[in-house]
Amino acid sequence: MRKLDFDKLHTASKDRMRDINEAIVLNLIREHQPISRIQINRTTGLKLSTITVITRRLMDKGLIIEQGVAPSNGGRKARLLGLRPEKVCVVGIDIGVTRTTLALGDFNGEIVHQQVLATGRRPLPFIDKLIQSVERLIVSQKDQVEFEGVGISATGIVDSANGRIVFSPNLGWQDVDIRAMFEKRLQLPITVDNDARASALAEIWHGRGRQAGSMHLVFVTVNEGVGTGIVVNGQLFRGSSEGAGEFGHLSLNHNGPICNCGNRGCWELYASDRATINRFLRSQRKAGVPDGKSDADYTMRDVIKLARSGNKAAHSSLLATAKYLALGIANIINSLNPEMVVVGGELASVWPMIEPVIIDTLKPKVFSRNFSAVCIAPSALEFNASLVGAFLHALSPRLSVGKVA
Amino acid sequence: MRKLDFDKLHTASKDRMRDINEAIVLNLIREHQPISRIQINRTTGLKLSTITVITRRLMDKGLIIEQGVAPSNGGRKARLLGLRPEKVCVVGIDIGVTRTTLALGDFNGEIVHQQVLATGRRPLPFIDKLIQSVERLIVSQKDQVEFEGVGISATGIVDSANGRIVFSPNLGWQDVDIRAMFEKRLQLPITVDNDARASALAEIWHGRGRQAGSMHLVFVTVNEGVGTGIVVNGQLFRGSSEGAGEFGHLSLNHNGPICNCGNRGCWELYASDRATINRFLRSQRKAGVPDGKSDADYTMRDVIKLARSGNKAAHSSLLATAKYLALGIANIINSLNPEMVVVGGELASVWPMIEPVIIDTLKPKVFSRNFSAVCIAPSALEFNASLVGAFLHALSPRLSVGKVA
DNA sequence: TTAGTTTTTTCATTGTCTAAAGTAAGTTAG
DNA sequence: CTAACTTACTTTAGACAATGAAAAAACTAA
Repeated sequence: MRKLDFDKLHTASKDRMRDINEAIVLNLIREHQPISRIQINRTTGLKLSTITVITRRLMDKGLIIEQGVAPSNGGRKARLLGLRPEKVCVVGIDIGVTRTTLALGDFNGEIVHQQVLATGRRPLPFIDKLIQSVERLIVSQKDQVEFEGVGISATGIVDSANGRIVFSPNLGWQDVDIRAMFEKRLQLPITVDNDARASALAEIWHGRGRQAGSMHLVFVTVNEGVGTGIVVNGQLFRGSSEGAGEFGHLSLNHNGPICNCGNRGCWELYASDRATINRFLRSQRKAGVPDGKSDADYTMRDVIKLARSGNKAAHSSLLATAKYLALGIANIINSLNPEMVVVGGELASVWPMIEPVIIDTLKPKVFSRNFSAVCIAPSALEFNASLVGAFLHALSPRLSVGKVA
Repeated sequence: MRKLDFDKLHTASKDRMRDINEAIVLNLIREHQPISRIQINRTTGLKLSTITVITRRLMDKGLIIEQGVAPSNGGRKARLLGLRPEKVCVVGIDIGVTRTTLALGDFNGEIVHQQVLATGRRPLPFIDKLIQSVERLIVSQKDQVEFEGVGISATGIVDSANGRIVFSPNLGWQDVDIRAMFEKRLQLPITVDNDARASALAEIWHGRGRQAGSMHLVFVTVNEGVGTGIVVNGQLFRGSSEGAGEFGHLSLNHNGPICNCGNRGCWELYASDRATINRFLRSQRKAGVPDGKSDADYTMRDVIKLARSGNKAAHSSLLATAKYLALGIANIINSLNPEMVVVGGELASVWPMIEPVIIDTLKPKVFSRNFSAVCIAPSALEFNASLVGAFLHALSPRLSVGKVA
């Protein structure tokens, strides 16, 4: 039997029909609140009598409330419906290289409350500590909100279907069955995904993609490596074995240095933060500038700070990175023709500085049709993209009937 | 309003519920015929009473018939249902560089009847002739079958949303509004797409992808250029402006020769038939082998024939192409992590010769997870992949409720 | 022939959307 | 201020597609 059949075989029944329409109405309210019943009617085509029933049900469930009225259009004023966002809450966890952020998110994907922990080197004791924090958070809020689930995003190769962190070189973790650990202690659905994919989801729902109404978006995270998350038709694309989006390991130069992936001249060897820092250090040293720091002491943030304060080596190092970044983005644009490429990571904070170089390098390398279709922008979600993505993963059963991600 | 809403806002109604289930049943019969009602029940989960009603309706419409009975399992024998494939027919047209194939296809995507025309240099008079042939075909079959539509596939950049051939360097056509021309003369839905995408669709429905039950497949056509068609989640991915899949213009070498796309060292400069032929000619000439032919006289077929008969230059030229082909396929595998990469074109006919080189070159360059997930194979549809794809485009309204492609 | 099995149909029930009619709550013209 | 009109929403009756239960059909085996 073809796998395709699983989708095709999702038969329609009365229950499913109700659930679909209810989810449509709920999400419409979520995205366009405050909104009146008549607007829902005009947008969805559902009859007003149906909407009366559905909204009543949603109010009974405590998911929505009437909040205020709209000005009259010459007759009865419309009563406006809005979410009770605190009713549906999720826990989002973003496991970064040095810091792990744990947050409470509402149905809108907004951060209600957050706390930061230092990421541990050894996964098991750290995750144990993490679960304790989540438990405390849940207990403290139990009376006021309902928890829908926990979403986790982590750097590295993540097998989201099985909820495992397969290999995360930057964390130094390998084969961690994180979902099972959480599920054993919490009676909630747990979702796990890698940070680039979570960020991509966040951008399409709440960031740049939402503003532009995008369906096809690629998120590029630049940090230790270069990772990408692909959204196609509004849905995350993970590939057949969770390996889609390894654009960071497309080769820019087949005679280039050997990457630890086995290939030569991979994009991330040229565009990662490490590459930028090393370029800076080389030119600094060449110029004979003495400094008190050892190489490992420099972070991307330092280089950016120096570039901002006029340091030539730092500045040109960032521009070189921009150029290499553009080469990889050109590959993405030619192969996937996205509406939007969103860049995240420390580098995004110097966007005005690097954007002209990116555009100039890019333009002659991509099909003009593809170039004019695409918008390249820094992340609109600051450093929270992957956290918001974790929320969205946890919310996904609510965001549409089937699955969003 | 976000575009996503268009999909999300497809509300459920009784009519839609009926159509969905009817389409599910019809397609199940199409793919697994002959099949009994009880099997449909077990596969779909629909109740037998429902299936009785749906199958009766499909029989009334003339789409299916009862054909034979299954052996008893200890009780009443199951009556088997099958398609009346000739009831739903489509016209498929594959516009190739030298030859255009026009065929009658049934609901199974099988070729019922086909004829070949020489492709004309000037588009308008040629398409006119083509339409006349289609009209003759339709008239001659009108009594026996119902025509659902006409599917057209053509090489080059095709804007399928608007039914236009934007630019086809190999045909020498530019900005041809082919759908409008057909629609003016035929009262049938017309679909247009490029050959690589049509082939990808054909492989996933009828070729390698079907055998493997694939959801994610990339088709690589090698001829004058290198084109790709991407199938994600069982659906064609066209990108935001029909520009997805230009892997042929990912650069393998940033100091390579300039491509007419503006970039340098594009994949298709190394892996296309032209590249293979030129490599052969260079080494032939270097070896001082005289020949009566001029350069332009050599075709890919000639090179292949020579390689088969032991010509060293031809043989090594093909192996070099295989190596370059692998480099591009590595990009595809790392970026999209497909279940399957299918190679079409003349080159596919020497698969046993080139496969080892492709695998050996590829393996060290891609992530091992991605490598073990992928199957690389020559097209299973011979030279008909894009024709069958054209059928499928025309059939797509029938193949599922919404859209397949 | 009879009991048991498997497959299919019939028919009453259920539940959701819809259509039509009514109600609520405003505006506007005189 | 009131009658006529508009707009927003609710109620009620009706339509219809899937379902569940029961019956029928068709076969096997003993």
